[in-house]
Amino acid sequence: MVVDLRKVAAASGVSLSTASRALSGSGRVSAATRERVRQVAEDLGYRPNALARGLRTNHSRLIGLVITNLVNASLHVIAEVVHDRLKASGYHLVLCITGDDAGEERAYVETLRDHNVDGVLVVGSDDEAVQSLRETDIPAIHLARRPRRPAGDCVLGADIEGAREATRYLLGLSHQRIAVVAGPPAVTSGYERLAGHRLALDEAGVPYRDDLVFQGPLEPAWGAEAAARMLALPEGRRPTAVLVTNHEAAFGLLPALRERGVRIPGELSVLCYEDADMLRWWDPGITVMDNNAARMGDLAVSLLLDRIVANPGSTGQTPTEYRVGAQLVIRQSCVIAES
Amino acid sequence: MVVDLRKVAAASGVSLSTASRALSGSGRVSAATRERVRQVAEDLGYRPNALARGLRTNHSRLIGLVITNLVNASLHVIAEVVHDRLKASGYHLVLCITGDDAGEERAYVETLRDHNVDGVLVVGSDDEAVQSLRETDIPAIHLARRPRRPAGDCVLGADIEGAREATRYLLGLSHQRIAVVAGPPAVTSGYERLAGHRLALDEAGVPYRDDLVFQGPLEPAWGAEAAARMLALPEGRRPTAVLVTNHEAAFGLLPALRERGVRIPGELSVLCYEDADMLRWWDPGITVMDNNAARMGDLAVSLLLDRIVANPGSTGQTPTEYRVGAQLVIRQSCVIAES
DNA sequence: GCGAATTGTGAGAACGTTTGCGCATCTTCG
DNA sequence: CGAAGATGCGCAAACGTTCTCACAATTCGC
Repeated sequence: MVVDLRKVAAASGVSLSTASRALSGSGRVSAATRERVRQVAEDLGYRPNALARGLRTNHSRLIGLVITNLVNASLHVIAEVVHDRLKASGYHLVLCITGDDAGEERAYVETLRDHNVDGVLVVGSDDEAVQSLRETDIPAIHLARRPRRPAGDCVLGADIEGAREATRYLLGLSHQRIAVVAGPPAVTSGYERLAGHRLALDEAGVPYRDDLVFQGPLEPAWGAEAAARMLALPEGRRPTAVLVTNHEAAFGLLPALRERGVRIPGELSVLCYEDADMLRWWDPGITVMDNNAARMGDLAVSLLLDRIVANPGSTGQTPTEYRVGAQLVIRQSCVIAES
Repeated sequence: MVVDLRKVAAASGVSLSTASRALSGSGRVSAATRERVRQVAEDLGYRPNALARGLRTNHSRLIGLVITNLVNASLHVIAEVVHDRLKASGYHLVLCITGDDAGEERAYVETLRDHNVDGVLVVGSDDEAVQSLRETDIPAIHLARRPRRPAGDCVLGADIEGAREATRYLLGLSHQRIAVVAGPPAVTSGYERLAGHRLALDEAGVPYRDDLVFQGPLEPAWGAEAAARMLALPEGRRPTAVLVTNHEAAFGLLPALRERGVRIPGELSVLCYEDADMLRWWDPGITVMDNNAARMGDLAVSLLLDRIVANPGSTGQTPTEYRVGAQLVIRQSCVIAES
């Protein structure tokens, strides 16, 4: 037995419209009736129908989160932070996992539109998908990845600066031959982290060597492969340190190194971009450049909510780009190179 | 510029209702008009408004997932599986993270009702929360945890049987003193895993010793604490194996053991209930009793969808309880006890 | 104490669908 | 060939809100 506004109105001896005004708080109602209606509504356990309200007002208090997956450590942190922040503002989260499939991403964005979501957060890269958002004036924020043609502000990691600082740290420990396990150049964060690394090398006047850069898909398997390859280098050209540009690759690299009996940090210093539970608990604890995923999620929600409440017609402006700084967390996996 | 059904109807020179019927497929429309309307709808990029449809038909094609958190490894696996299965059936997921707070849980269930979700999956334990679901005939399935008074079928792990088998395995390796890091008795899975352990001991005629049972909150901190306490036992009463009843506790226990220089499995065999990335990559690889979280999520979705399409008035029957079997995954952390 | 401004309330239209009902038109068969 | 059934279509009501408008009742200014 579901009680609607009409019943509340009837029970408080008032018209439908006054009942609505009394509860919504907007519009002119006498204090007395307002209180009475409120009381009746509570007694009857009235709950406004979100669909009807959404249909009328054109906003659903739902926010779509389009995300590639949930298993990746940074991503479920982001999902949880986003959820919590939205909840605090009275919004709810519709979760859309795309598996990095552009088709899925597009389909999801359409469905979210169908459901009249008030805004969308996108962790993904497909360009076409977000295009339809621009058209409909649904505010969108890009998170962690930047499409070539964004539909809204982008919240990204300060990847260049972070990788630069990471490499500086290793250089400061007298490492000269630093390997890099890097992502494919297509993904901006992968490209930028490598660029930052190179920048630091250039500053220090240390030569950039192609044979120390292992560029491939950032998955455990590739991390393991990279480990094998760098150990196969001849004695004098083998790296004394390695910068792994994401934690998935590290998940493969570290066990591979251990299997081969490589001592960390004695024989090889390891620094990983992005933190993860496993890196903290590894033996030895892995020094990381934390990309602050939680802060990125937080900022993205703030921007989205601003856009929603503030100016509905604000799309079309060139979106601004925010960079959340990374942070070096020193553990035990990096040590001064033996000269 | 959003195009609604009226525009489609006008453009195809047909009334609103025929347009609706043509697209929905139900009702009598001539093949010719149907095709024409379909074509026009596609050309115009018509997308039905989910809110309006939901308001009319009373179903939203949204499913609520009420879950305690996402950080726990089993849980984000469940979330992802559930999402994928629902997507395949044309449903979308509204994610509600409760942080194990009964109040939040209740609030969420109410909000989901407001949004006319077609069903709810609950990973949580609050009894009152789900009560309101019974009243409204919204199908609900409980997942991983069983409340005292469930609102629908429960999909649980076969915890007694799993723990029994795990302990049997350790007994088979000639361990006589097996420690258990167990959860609080209030949570059924915690209680049952301990019970299964005890069952196996009884079968084998091995005495159950209170001082080997470390019951507390299943968090890393408690795992570490348990490690400290079991090592503090006098020589002859120290365990030769330990059964950790969830992976969170293991995250604390394992580093604590390593810090103290305990060799695994030489000095202590370790078996953990529930699998996790970190346990696979630990050195040595930790033997686990995998609770098959993914299969639980899968089953729960199947049951929920059945309930939705089949019989709307089927609540009120005593809910049935499904048990998904656990599976022993042998790695390197358990070895025959020295006698 | 009278017109003007202010305040409280209700009637009713919208939001975009789905669907029951009735009316034509077309087939079918004795 | 006429009645009965099938078929294709449109009208209009409903789903549960919000919100504009109009009207009555009250207060205010001079």
